[in-house]
Amino acid sequence: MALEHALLVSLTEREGSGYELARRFDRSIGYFWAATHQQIYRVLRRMEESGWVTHTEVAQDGRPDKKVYRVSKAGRVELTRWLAEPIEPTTLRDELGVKLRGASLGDTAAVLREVERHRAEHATRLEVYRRIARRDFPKPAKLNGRELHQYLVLRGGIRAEKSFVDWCDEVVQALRSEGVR
Amino acid sequence: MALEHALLVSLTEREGSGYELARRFDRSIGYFWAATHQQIYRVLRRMEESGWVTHTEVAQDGRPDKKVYRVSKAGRVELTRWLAEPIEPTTLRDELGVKLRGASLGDTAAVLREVERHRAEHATRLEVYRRIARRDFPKPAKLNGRELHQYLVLRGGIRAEKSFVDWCDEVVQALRSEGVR
DNA sequence: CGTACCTATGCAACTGGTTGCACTGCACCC
DNA sequence: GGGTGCAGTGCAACCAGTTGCATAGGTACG
Repeated sequence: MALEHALLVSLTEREGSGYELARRFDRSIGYFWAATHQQIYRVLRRMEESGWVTHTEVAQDGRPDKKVYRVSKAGRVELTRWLAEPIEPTTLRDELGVKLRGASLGDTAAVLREVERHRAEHATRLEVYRRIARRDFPKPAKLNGRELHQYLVLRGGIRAEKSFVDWCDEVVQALRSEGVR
Repeated sequence: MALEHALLVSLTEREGSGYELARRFDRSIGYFWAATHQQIYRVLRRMEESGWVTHTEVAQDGRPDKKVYRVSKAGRVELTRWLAEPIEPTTLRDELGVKLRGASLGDTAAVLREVERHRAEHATRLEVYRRIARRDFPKPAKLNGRELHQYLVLRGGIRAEKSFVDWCDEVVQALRSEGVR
């Protein structure tokens, strides 16, 4: 149940509408927990039922009204509770590994192309993350508190993407030298 | 829909019962796609409805009967089809990042302990994977075909765990030097 | 002798997340 | 004038995966 808590974190930092949260998630927390707007709207409603957040309707001109959510006392209590609670370490989950594992049962060359495609995609993400790091945290050694934590989360994203790209390179090289084209 | 195909890969290599597949998944493909026995039983039934596998009931003495599944012609066709098809690159999904991101809103020291706990868990997995690599693939440079692909999948697991452990170390160090205990 | 764990399968209920679609209105580009 | 895209919320249906439980005989340990 991390989405609830990811939203609590995000809303504690700054109140916002479902739509805005969805946009924020594309960056930042989204490196570790992606979510669609549907999911976010639904969860926000559930959170309101639980009393963790409240909303106020805000009229805008030229745009549809929005519901701005804000964390309640109970929400802050819940967030601290969750933060202190242990969670299960995650296991990797990537279809590409399954494909590679079955490569010899089909068109190995097609799997190789797929690995290259994923490599490109992850390399792009890596570049995006690195650019954000340079732009938003030019002096990482001086950070502390919330900013430091944000930076470290970004570092996690960078490390994960880097490691995936390196793995793809290893795979491509190994398949190539086996004669796959 | 990778579980179906993971099972097809596994069953193509060797026929087996749901239970056996669950055991096999604990190693090997499980590094990239974990599954519980419930999930496997259910999916096997669905796959049989689709005509991808057939089963024969096998009586055993001293143990319950088992249903041994085997891939059909249609199953092999489906597997090759899927192998040639592109899939979406995955995004990271780890609650720990969410917690870290929210650390300053609760007990940062507790989050630090949690990171250390996850570090230990992932380090253990890393050791397990490395041991398997040494035992099953002592001469990786000489591999090709299915064995090479198996090895590369394992390498992916190793890289992912290594990168996670390193990240945890970075986080622990950073939090420590900010004074968190 | 009881407890606990292994092999083996399965149902039922639930939770979490995705996909497709609908509606409104403005801004921008060709 | 038409298409695209953004801002904003939402329903309904679906798919995937988890959790708890049940059953049943076997082995191993203290």
